[in-house]
Amino acid sequence: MDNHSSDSLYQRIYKLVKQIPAGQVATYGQIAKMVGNCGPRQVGYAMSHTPQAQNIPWQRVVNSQGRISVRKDGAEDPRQMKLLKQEHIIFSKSGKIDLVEYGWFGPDWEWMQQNGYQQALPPGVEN
DNA sequence: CTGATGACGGTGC
DNA sequence: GGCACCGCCATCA
Repeated sequence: MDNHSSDSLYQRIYKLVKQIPAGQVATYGQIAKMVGNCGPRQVGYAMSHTPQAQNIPWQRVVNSQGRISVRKDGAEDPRQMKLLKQEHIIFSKSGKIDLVEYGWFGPDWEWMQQNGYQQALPPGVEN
């Protein structure tokens, strides 16, 4: 344990994203804070490079508005919403996920501490 | 080394 | 609610 210092930033991001349970979502900014305040863009970059072999639930990371972020070509990946709906996540008419209802605020906080992550709540969620 | 890029976020209008 | 900027920072050419 505690080998996070030998993990690359992306490996730390992947390890964390794998902790998000089905039916819940985290934001890029939230993940960024958890791994130690790296830029949210790095999280997005990491998600665009997810190794298939590691089976990372990349679909559970959305932007701060609770929306699926568009790719560089200006379009969403249609697989993302499909996968999230399969996990019983409901989208509003305008295509947004309610972060207060579905946002992940780290029920497994002990695990995060042991692995060197910091706490971070989804936008709009208070203690 | 330097500059460009990007699955972001916050602010301001 | 939407849109335009600007700051961000690891990677990459």
